[in-house]
Amino acid sequence: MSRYLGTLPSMADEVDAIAAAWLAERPDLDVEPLHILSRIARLAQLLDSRRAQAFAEHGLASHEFDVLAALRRSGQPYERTPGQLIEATHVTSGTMTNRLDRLAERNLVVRKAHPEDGRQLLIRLTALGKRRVDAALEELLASERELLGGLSAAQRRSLAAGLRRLLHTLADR
Amino acid sequence: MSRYLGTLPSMADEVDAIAAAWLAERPDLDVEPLHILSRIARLAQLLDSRRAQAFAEHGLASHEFDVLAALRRSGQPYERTPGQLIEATHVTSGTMTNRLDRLAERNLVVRKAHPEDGRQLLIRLTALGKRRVDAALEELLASERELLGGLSAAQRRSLAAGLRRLLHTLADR
DNA sequence: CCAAAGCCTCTTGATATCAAGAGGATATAC
DNA sequence: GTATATCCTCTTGATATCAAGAGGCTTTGG
Repeated sequence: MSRYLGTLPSMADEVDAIAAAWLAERPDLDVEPLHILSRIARLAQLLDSRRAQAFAEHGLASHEFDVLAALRRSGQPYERTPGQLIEATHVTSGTMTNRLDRLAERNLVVRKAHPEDGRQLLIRLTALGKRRVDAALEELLASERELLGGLSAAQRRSLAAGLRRLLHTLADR
Repeated sequence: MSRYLGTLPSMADEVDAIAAAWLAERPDLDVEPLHILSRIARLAQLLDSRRAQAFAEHGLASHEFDVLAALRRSGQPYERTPGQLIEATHVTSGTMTNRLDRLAERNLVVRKAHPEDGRQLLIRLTALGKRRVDAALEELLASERELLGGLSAAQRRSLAAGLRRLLHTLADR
């Protein structure tokens, strides 16, 4: 495990402990992948709860933010079909129907008929929804920027580049 | 966004598209954190389904693997209390009770009385559970090693180091 | 004009999860 | 010794999610 800690002293974390335990029990296996991929999984868990906290201050759950954000960043007139939202958020149709029901109840989105295709709907972000999602995004970015403060600009760029390459590999199946 | 793509041509991914869309709609905000943290979130989603697939070949769900793996890497005699498993897997007591019920039904673990503290139980990995978790781990590592093949050894080390630093910051609240 | 195919929304049934708290056992303090 | 606090397991009720499929609408092609 020591080669993963770098040449300068660097704190061991939870994943180092797990990798060390596996090494003791299964010295025949190379657990190097865990150093990257288990760390990503664990980081995502912690990030999720941090995001939930930031969004909660603006009355949104993370999964609600995801839908509102997809509408918001699509630009004027802030309308998308459920199918487009499904694609943007990677959930199933049943999940999206449920999310849209709740958001519509709270007047954060409205459903309207699609002018060109009667099979589709258009989901429009309301003015209230726009205010909420804008405020939530600002809160999120402030919280996350603080979290990244421990890394230099070069480290952040290098990290983003490595993750992009990984995402590219993984998203291409 | 171009500064995040590096000096050499590098494929843009889903997160680049999201960041570019936010930049167009909210040019007043600095969305740099998304390049690292949203990428981690998205990678974790994709990794989850990849892990689920690897484990499914050995009859395990990811959340079941987590419990069995904690027992397995604790070493002989492969026993932990439910509280220790809760700490290792970061779930609530209700979730752990439920998981242990299912694992015990399938003879992957057994519950026994704690010899020193009547309030506690000991959860022991069965021989069947050990075989399953060992095979699942090997499958996981093979799948993940393949995924990391696109990165050089230096890139992998740098990525692990950046993630470690981030995890350390985040885990310390 | 009708039939078939395709696309979209919504329902159903099952599962995992959490928050909150009940209940029982042990340890601690006086 | 007794009362209190603490720890641990399990239950309860609510929510989000998915897989599978039903049902409706439009388009396409004879």
